[in-house]
Amino acid sequence: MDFNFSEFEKKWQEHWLANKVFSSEADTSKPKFYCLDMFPYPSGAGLHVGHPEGYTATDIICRYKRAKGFNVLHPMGWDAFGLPAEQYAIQTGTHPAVTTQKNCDNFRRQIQSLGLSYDWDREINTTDPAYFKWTQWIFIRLYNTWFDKELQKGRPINELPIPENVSARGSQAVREYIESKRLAYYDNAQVWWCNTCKTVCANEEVLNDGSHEKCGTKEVERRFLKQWMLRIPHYAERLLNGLNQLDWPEGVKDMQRNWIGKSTGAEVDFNVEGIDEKLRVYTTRPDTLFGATYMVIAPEHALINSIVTADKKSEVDNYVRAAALKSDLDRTELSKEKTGVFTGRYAINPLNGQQIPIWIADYVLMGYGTGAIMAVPAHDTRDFEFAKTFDIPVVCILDPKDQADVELREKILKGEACWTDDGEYINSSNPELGLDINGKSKSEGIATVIKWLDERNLGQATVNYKIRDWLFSRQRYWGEPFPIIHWEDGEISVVEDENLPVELPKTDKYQPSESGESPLANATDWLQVTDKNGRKGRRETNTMPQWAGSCWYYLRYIDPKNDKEPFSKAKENYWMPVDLYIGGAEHAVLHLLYSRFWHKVLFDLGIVSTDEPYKKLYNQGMILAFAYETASGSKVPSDKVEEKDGKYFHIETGEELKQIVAKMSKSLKNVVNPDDVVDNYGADSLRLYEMFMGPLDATKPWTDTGVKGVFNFLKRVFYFFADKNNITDEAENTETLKALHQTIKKVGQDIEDMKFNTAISQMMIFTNHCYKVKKVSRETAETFAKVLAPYAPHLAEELWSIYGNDPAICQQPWPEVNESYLVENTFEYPVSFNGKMRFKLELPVDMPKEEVEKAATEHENAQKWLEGKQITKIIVVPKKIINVVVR
RNA sequence: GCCCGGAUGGUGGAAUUGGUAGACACGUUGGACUUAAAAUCCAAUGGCCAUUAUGGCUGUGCGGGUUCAAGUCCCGCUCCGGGUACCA
Repeated sequence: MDFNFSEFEKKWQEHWLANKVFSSEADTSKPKFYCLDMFPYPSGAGLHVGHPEGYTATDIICRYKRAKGFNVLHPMGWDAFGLPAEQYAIQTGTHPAVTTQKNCDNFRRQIQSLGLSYDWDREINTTDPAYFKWTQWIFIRLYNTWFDKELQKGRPINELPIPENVSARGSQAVREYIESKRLAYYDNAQVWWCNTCKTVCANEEVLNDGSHEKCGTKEVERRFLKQWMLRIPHYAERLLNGLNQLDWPEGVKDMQRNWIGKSTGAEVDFNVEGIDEKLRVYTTRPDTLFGATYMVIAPEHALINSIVTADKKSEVDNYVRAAALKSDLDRTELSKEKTGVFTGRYAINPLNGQQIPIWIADYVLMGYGTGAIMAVPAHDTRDFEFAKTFDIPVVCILDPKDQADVELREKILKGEACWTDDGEYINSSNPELGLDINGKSKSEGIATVIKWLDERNLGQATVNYKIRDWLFSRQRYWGEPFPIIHWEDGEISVVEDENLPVELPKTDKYQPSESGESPLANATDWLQVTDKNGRKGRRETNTMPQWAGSCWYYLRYIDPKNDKEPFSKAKENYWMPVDLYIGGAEHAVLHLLYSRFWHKVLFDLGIVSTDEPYKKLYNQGMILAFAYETASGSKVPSDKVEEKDGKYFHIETGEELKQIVAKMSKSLKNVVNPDDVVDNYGADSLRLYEMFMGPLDATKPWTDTGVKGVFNFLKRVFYFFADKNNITDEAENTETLKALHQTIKKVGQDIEDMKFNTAISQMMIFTNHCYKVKKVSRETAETFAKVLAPYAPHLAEELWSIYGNDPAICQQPWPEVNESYLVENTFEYPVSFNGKMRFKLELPVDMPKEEVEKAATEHENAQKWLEGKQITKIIVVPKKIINVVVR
């Protein structure tokens, strides 16, 4: 009897696939469970061991939920648009669709070799015209929607009220007004352009060090280009509020909140001396207005020319020109050294009538708030740094009192240090104007000043968000074409629904043009269109970013073959929302935020039935690998390392190396290929090891010996339970029944809590128990196989059939826990003296407290600890501990 | 800088949320089987000290505190990981 895992794993995989064991249909008579994995980008490199981590976790949950009677939707597909296939096309001329198909086939083969219980009839591919037809369809819905601020709701564009002053200016004005309200719009945008990729990239793809995330080069610069943008900030408040109801990791919610970046404050108007313009600033701290000693406007501010005095003009011009040449990046990279220039003009502080100088500095950004600030160096660290650099007075108006130590407080009061926390106001009163916040706290102060400003029309409470319009176009070939036509008269129209999809043109030139137009501009036949009146038009040549397809794929899984609509309303109503969504934390912000945004628009339009798409979210941790480095910190590839007595040495130099944990990489030669693991140890071993390594959300290093450990466990299970000599028809003994039911309970509970590692350990404990008792009943063996099935489904099926049952164990119900086997009559109390455990004492659980005390203190082992001491107190916690306090 | 998360044996990690620290596994050591090795099975295994066994001390990044009792709670740090960064 051999543990021939390759043979039976293949056998059962074929059985599941051929019998469509895991296909599911909407069935309102059963409770549903929609369990989703973040679908992969099918890269040429194939599956990484990181992929099966989340997939195994969801698979275990799905198999468990099916056994618990749920109708489970568990699909898989491919996020297959993307740069690598296009780059490969540029180099080799192979059409990206060919490369993509090959990679998808390989991914599917690899995923199927792991025995994951996907419903393969629902497989989707974002590059399939039958799929992206509906991506385009949704884009058209976005284009034809405006956001009603009052109702906080997206509405069809034909319901947009046109203000009279707009309609009075004619049809062109009306058109512009409508364009300005659509959720999708086409406009000149200053965008990042990557000279290597020949494409624009989103802000978030440009890393802090100035390199492009996708290609790694630093060839990014600013350019103005006509681009598609989505007005995601209109949904900022909805996206923010929606988070509260979600069962997501707090960390992810925080990241989204930070990204949306809501701040409340006030806009305040300042009079400017000598000109008839007001300067409007945004501040979150209107309470510190008494401490404003200067103002700063961004170098791009519209009022610069009227504010700058003649004698300062050339100096200011130079500064503004220099700032324009700097990228945002340079402006932030030199963050510590603040630069700026005085405009020569003064504004008037509305609270005390004092003159305050207006400066221009690039630490103020035009894109946020009003592009102008009042600077309060005493209570804002950035303003403080600037004031110190340029010798501007610092006036403290908030006394930290005892929140700062004496020395620091002294400095703050003298304007030699900055204080941003709460305190008590000083120097903050103007009786003539009826404003006095002295002695108040920060929150009171803010409220009082806003009210005061509002009453005098000097300012009003305002909310600002960091989140910006979403740059939604790329100059690439391998993406969804926009269903858009630009007509020669300047009109933009969308392609009619019945003419979707707009497919990609055939071409053999994948190289983007220098001008920045995508390769689609080369496809002349495809490009030019004429309407029925002979008007000439040109198709949009940009394509959508990779985010597009992943924004709504979870909806298409519900009804993947529907060619009349993106999905049936009834099916959507049954399956949504996604009950559990597992994927990497790298998508914590963008994918999840974008996708929530689309979903909310679809919800507002009545296309989906839920406000949020993903009820519960969980991030699996990253799988790393051990790597080695020299004392100086240079990395050494794993094949150049040898181990001796737990220490590591360089094979060639003999130098002792330090073992570190790092990302798997080709250069470190520590990449683990799932195919190799499946070949050597089987799919069940791979699955089990990925789950046994540690908590699902932890970052953890891969070790080959660890795989051997779980492989060994599976072998022990097989050799014990497949051996008929160990299986009896006699009644089970109570100890085994107790161990078994503990295992059913623990494993079930741990799956619900997603604590897979401890569930496996419980199954190991049970197996060790079986080896000790030598024989178990057939019923015990079959029950254990059912418990094992979600984790090691192939082995469980094999055992199930060895016992003569018909397939399949994965369609058997989850065993019931019989609590009566678990009842404990006695408990082995740890007896402590002054908190230190000294001996153990088995006592009935229902023994009265007094008797327990007596039993403990009169026990012979206790005498040693009581000798010459006095008992002051005895703590008895039933079924926990006995603690005797002595003096 | 700010916001999260983390630190437990030689290693990966457990610990019912304040109640026996180190489950389970890897590794190591010893034993059984074998001509031998591998595989398998059994046993031991935090550190230190002691011993005739029973035993004692110590121990969850560091320093304080609360408590009968702290890996767990509170205060103050150190280091590591992730996110974000002149957002007024």
